[in-house]
Amino acid sequence: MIIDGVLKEGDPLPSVRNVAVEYRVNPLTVLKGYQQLVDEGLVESKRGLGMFINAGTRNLLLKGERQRFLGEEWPRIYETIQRLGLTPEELLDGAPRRAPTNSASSKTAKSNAPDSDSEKER
Amino acid sequence: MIIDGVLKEGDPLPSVRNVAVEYRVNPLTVLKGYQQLVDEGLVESKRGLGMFINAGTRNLLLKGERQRFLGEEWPRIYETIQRLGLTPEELLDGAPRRAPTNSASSKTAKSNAPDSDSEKER
DNA sequence: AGCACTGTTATACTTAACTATAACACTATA
DNA sequence: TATAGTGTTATAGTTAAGTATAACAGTGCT
Repeated sequence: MIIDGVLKEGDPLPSVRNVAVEYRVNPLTVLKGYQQLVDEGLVESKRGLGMFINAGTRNLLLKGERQRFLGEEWPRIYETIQRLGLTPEELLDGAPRRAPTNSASSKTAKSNAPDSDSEKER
Repeated sequence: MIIDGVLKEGDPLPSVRNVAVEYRVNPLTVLKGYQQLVDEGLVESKRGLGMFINAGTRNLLLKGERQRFLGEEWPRIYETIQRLGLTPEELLDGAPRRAPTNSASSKTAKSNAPDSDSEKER
């Protein structure tokens, strides 16, 4: 949600108890997850108020996740694709479409540019 | 290994105890995994002899894994790729190379066509 | 002051997966 | 027949993750 810009920096994360209810999960479990974000310095916890997304978090997440994905996940995925002999066509078929044919997709927009700063440094 | 043709149909799987030692894992754990293959009808167990790969197993595996991958894994992976804004170039960079430039790759061959029957039905 | 939200801590319990050990059952082969 | 390989079963222990309950601690608003 942070990467997608649904949650912006400075915003509070959905409360521990709310998430617990929504996903039918123990509040402790949610807390533990949130604490990891605190430990990574991505989020700040304010007792009585909520947990707030730090400035710069989106870019850190983006960079970190990109690195993790390309370094750890993708190699195995690529290997699997080869092993199964899957073609680009097959892969692009079963993929969720963003826009039908499109040329300039902007209509559900407005503040549809959750970039503010950076986006090109990596 | 079955899909890759390292193990051919009719061959025995590496013995439960051997695998357990090689991967530093409890024999029971290996057995349980092997039993799943038996339950799926891919492998036959012969007490005192070993567990043998049934005929047709490679194709069943190929079909099954293709379906599972395209139906369950790939959609999430594709979504992640979009979310992270990864480009085809970035993806193809971190990927293991099969052959340098190649045009017709056959040299480490001989019985390098573990196809026998089918390969095109899906 | 009281209430309704936040995060946090403590204690004990449940569960699934895996481990450790040992024995049993079967087959081929020297 | 002995031996060294196979798969299989039984029993008990370990571990990590999640659960259940309850209470504690802080903030803002009426």
